Amino acid sequence: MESEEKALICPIEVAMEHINRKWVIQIIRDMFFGKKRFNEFKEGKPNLSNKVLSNCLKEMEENGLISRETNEGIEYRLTEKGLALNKVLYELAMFTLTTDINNRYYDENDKKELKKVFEQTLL
Amino acid sequence: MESEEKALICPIEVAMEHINRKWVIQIIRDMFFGKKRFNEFKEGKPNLSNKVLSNCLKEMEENGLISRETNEGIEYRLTEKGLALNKVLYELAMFTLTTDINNRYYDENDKKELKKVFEQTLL
DNA sequence: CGGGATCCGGATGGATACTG
DNA sequence: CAGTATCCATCCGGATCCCG
Repeated sequence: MESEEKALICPIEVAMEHINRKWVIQIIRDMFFGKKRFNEFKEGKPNLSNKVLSNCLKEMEENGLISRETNEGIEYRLTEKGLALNKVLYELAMFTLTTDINNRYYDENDKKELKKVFEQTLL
Repeated sequence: MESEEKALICPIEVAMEHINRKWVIQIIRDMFFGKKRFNEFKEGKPNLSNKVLSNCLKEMEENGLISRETNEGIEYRLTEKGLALNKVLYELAMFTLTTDINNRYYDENDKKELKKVFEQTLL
């Protein structure tokens, strides 16, 4: 008797469907660093238009990563599911820091500093 | 005296620029599972056309994630940098498995199995 | 087997202006 | 402040055919 093949969806793909869209990861990171409001997310992202940000936040809410609450205006916060991305973000940062062996992006001091910051913020 | 602000690129963004293109992560995963050849990468991806795969592999090579070698045909393999993505992939999988609390994608048994597989393959 | 060349369509992103 | 409403550009994926 042949064993039945169960065609399982790859969990890596499922995860990527949550974060694959442009800006999503940066917004999540911003939220880990305390940002909550629409206009805060636009800071430092000159190419992020209102429409794109709006759509992005909507999709993130549909995917259960963030919640939208009214509190002296609108506030976004990470859900449990969104918070569970902390380790993904951490490993993304570590990937860059450990593979930048020629100090193309950072000198050794910056790397140390950045590691500390991401450890404290994400772990 | 004011402290000079050094505008560092966020390492999370740098990492995302490597992997946020469609198919990249799935190809990397395939390579961790032993696939090496053009046509192997197409298996199970009916929507992946030759052109897109070709471009994708090219970009991954430019980004230093994979190398292209001739060995009874063409073989692709992960570089040190590509291999360093193992923890990112692992955390992506764990994210899905641990946040699927309603067993929408997997039952408890599948989760156990998948965790074992990814641990053994990626760590 | 490992692609390249072309063509096409839809999704996505971005700029700008406006609104409750 | 937190978006909508348009409009536009383009990128990108995908299909198909072809090639050494």
